[in-house]
Parts: sequence; C-alpha cells; structure tokens
Amino acid sequence: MKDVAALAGVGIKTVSRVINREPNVSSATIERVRSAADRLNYQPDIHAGNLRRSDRRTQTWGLLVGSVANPFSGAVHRAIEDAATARGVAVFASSLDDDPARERLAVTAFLRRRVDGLILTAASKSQGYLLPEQERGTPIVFIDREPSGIDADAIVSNNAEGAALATRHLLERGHRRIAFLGDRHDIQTAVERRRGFLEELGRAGIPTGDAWVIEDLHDEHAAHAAVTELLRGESRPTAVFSAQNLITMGAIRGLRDRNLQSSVALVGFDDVEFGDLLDPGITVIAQDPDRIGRLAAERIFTRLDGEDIPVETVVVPTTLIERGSGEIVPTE
Amino acid sequence: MKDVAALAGVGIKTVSRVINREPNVSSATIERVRSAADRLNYQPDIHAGNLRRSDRRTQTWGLLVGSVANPFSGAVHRAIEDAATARGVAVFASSLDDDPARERLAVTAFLRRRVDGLILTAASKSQGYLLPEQERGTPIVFIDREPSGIDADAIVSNNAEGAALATRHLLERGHRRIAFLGDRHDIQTAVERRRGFLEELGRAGIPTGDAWVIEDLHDEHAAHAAVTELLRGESRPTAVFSAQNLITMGAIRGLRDRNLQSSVALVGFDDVEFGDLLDPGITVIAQDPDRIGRLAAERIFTRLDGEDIPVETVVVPTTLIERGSGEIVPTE
DNA sequence: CTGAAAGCGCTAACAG
DNA sequence: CTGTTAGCGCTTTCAG
Repeated sequence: MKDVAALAGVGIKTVSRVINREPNVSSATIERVRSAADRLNYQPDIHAGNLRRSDRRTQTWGLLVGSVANPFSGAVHRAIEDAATARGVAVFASSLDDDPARERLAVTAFLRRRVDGLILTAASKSQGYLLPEQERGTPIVFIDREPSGIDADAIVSNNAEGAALATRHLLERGHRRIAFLGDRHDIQTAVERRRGFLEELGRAGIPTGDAWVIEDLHDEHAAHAAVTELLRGESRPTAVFSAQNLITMGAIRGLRDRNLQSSVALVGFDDVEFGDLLDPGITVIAQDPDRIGRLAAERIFTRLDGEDIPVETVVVPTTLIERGSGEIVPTE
Repeated sequence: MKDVAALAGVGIKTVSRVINREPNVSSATIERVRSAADRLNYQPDIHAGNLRRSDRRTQTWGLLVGSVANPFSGAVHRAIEDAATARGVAVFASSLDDDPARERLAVTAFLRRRVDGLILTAASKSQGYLLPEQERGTPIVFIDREPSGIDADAIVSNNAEGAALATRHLLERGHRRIAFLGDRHDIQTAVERRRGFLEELGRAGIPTGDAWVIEDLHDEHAAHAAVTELLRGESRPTAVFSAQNLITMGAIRGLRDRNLQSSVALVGFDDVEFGDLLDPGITVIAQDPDRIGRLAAERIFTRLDGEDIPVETVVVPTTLIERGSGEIVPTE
C-alpha cells in the first residue's frame, strides 16, 4: 500500500480510501491510485486491515462437516458457500469423520484464523468448550445435530418424524416384521431415527420387541454383512428401514445377493443418487441439504448483523420419495 | 496476549515463546503462562503474528473446483484436506461452475487473505493473470486441467488415453457405430477425451466421419435429450461413449426410456456411484481423485519447502472398470 | 479533499 | 532464561 501511495504520489490514507471506496476523494485521485494499484498488482491484506478495523471482521467462516467427500455434506457446503460469497465471505471447510478430537483441532484452527462465524455438525459429546467463543460474540450454528452443553442455533431435519413416516409407509402396506438398520448409537440423528421407528411401531400396536433393531453399522460393508445375516434366518423381516445413506447402499447389496430386492421392501433415510435408476427404484426419506445450508448461512448473517433474536432450532422437513422398493407388499 | 502476560506476571515476549514452543523458557514459567492462557481462553491470532513473521506464512491454502457439491471435486478436496491438516494448514474452498468470472473473484478473495498456495481447476481461457502472484513465490498447482498463459505444475488424468481405452474396448467387441457424447467443447478435458476417441477410431481404420460426435452437453438433462434423439434414428449407434459423469447419467436414462440398456453398449468416463448396482452395471473409465488431490498437496508443500524443482505436469492413470454395459456386443 | 501519527496483536532483533 | 523496542500493513483519529 505504501508502494501504491508512492507511485500515485499520494498519502497512504488516500490509497486506503480508494481501496475501501470511502467518500471524499476526487475522481482524478481515484484514477491515479487505481492505475498505480493495477500496475503493482496490489491486493490489500484483509487481515492486516482487520487488526485495526473497528468491526474486526475477517469475512471468513469455518464449516465443519462429516466429510467434504460425502454428497450430503457437499450439498450443504455448496448452499452455504453460495450465500457466503454473495456477501464477500470466504469459507473454510474441514472433515471430522465423527471424531471429537478432529472437531477440537478444526475449531482451534479456525478460531486462530479469527473466523466471524462457525457452522458445525458436531462430533463431540458436548460443545461446552465453545461457550467462551460464543460469549465473545461469534455466531455458532449447528447443522444436522443439535448442540449439547451450549445454547445455540441449530438447523436439523425432522429425523424422528421422517423415520416414523417411513415406518408408517411400510405398515400401511401390510408389513409387520420390519427391521431397523441404524448408524452408531451415539449419534444424535441415529437415536432420533430409531425413536421415530419404534414409536410408530408402538402406535400401530406392534410390540417393540418384535422389531429387529440392528445398530452401530458404521459403513456400507457392515450394513451389507448385517443384512446378509438378517435374511438368512427362518423368520426374516418382510421390510427393511435403513436409517442412513451408506447403510441403504449396504442393504441394497445384501438384498441383491439373495435376489430379494423385489420381495423384501426397503425404505432408506437420506436420498441416494441413482435411486430411481435401480430396479426396483429405492424409496427414501429425502433430506433437504440445500435448505439446511441456506438457513444456517442466513442465521449467521442475521446474528452478525446484530439482530438479537432468541436462540432457536429450526426443523427442516423431510420428504418421502416413492420409487418402488418401499411399495413392495409382504409376500408371506 | 498482553492479558495473558499480565496474568502470568511475565513479559509479552515470554508468552510468545511459550505459545510458539520456542526454547529457553523455564518449565515453571511455561506452566504459569499455559494456565493463564487457558484461564483466559486465549487463542493466538495467526494473522497478526504473520504480519511480522519472517516466513509470512498463513498456513492457509485456497482450493477452486467445479463445485464442492460434485462427488469428484469432493474426493479431491478431501485428499487435499487430509494432507494439509496433517501439517496444520487450513483450506478455503470455492465452487466455480466453470465460470471465469467466479474464478477471478475467488482467486482475489483468497489472495487478499494471503493464502500460501493455490490449487485450481481453472474455468478461464488463460490464467496469465496469476503470473505476478506466482513470481511473488506463491505455489500454484492446476488440477484436472492444464494451465494456459502460465507455466505451472498440473495434476491431470490421462484423458485422451482413457477415452482411447474406452473406445478400443468397444471396438474389440465388434462395435463400429459408436457415438461420442461430450461436455462443453471449450473445456480442455472434453477436448482431450474427444481426441482420444477419434484417434482410436482412426487407428481402427474407421472413417471419423462415421462417428456420431455430440458435444456441448452441459448437464444430465441435455445428455438425456441428446441420447433420446440419437436412438430414434434408423441407423442408430450400437455403442455410446459418454465422456463425463452427468452425461453418463443422462445416457443411462435415455437408454432405459427406450429399453435399450441391454442392447446398446455404454462406457462412461468418470466413475458413477452405484454403477455396479444397475442392471447392466455401468462400465466406466475411472479417475483417481484421491491421488490427484494428494499429489497436488504434495507439490504445494514441496515448493513451499523451497525445493526448486522444474515445473511439471503429472499424469494420473485412469482405469477401465468392466461392469456389463460396456461388454454388450452389437446385435445388428 | 488529503495526510500524519498512533496503534491493532504479534514476532524479530537485540539487550540484559 | 527473560524483557524491551521497533515495525509488519492496515485503519482510526484528528488535524489541516
């Protein structure tokens, strides 16, 4: 900036004014500064300025998700990015793999870079460690899972209702022996989905004990194995509710292995790409990652803009998409 | 930091030493400073320090991809993130949608935040505008596409060879009437893939004019429509080579609409999730996003570490994955 | 309309 | 082993 000022033959403050589009600079001066800056390929250092700026905004956010390679996270990320860049905000992203230690490291890394806001799918048991940062005024929004140990905004899907909807869908088609395939039992969404499933069975008067509830399936492989085992028994379920993306993939494989994909019903939670190209198509409870991301970004902006609204959990509805696998009726 | 120093009863420089794990501090002092920092929830400001630090490293990179919502980009992103965080580097990500204007904006946004390195899938015609930054010492690595207007490292797939491999695969099964479905013709990878296709046809002695070459299919919908149209004619192709992810999806739909998925062969470029669950499975030329990301990150680190190696384009091999659709033989 | 001086949080260079 | 002083690139404040 000093160099630009020297080249343009003006004071350093005048360059600052031009760069920041502040008023009270003659257009001739503006032009001189502009061309000097261009000639030197000058890019202002946003962080140096931030050191002295009164609002102390870095125009940067930190985003923590399961994994940036996961399609759901990717869609959420994209929605957040679109909202953020529209207002000049750059976004850091970090993958947690549901590992609390990684969460702490990523949060620390972002805080040291003085992000203006934090959006996270927490992997830790409690996020109380974020309290001091929140009190310092940094907006924090949780997505996908609600926070614990801290009172903060959250944007989540209606997991229990979605699971109940899936279950009801199967019940209405006459299924009574429905298996539940769930993710790690310490993940909040997994718990909610199981609850929705069991409660719906309860409402239908089906003794919960009758349900096959298989949990802690942490990847496609485990789900595949579990389904294979499940279908081997004498009294096997007539329908399967797979409560997560990868588990659905494993379930599809398991059903195919035994050539049961057209006789055992399947409803998955989370949309699967290609779901409509399979035969039968895969019926799912679809989440709305785009909306989740957009709402999270809006919430951060609202708080940064100084509005003192109460902390809130926004529930984003899920949708049942019928494609065939969920409409199979029990044969036995 | 001043506050921490006051609370610990030491000078500010001593706090700096402790935070940065510099030597020559008594362990008693370290302990006092540590607990004071903890009590105040102190997080050092990496950017303030950077202003004065001799190496001027922000430990931050910028990544520009097609879209963070795209599975290929997501996989590359993840590989880069893993390499980066292992050495304390945080990663900005931005989606370009193949829009040159977005590329410029994102680059500017990152440069103002003083990233130490830039990894990009360029959308612009020429990246000459990056020359001053490169001369300033910022490592720049291109992924997926080679740069133009600037001499810089690149990590790319062997697009032409992969396309030739796909084409040869079809030729070997007796196909002579093969259609090519391509992305926007101004995208380098699309051009390369078309070249590989046409050259392989040439080697087989098939007059290039005989080939159906349909280009500028920029999304799944356009590809779907193109395939539908293509299959309507009297002398339709016996095989289709779809040269990109979304185009393959559209092609699958088009073939299914006419119930030709088991009579017209299909090979796609880019792996498609679920490819093995379809019937027939989708034969593809798979790229290696993980390796691309890893190599890009390594290249940045190597240059940051000061090694003055020559600029190089690393070609990452692609793999043919046979799943059924590409092994269909011509019926006519 | 323009510029000089001070200071943001930190590290380099030096002195004790 | 520890502290002091200067200054990184910028914005704030205030004086022209």
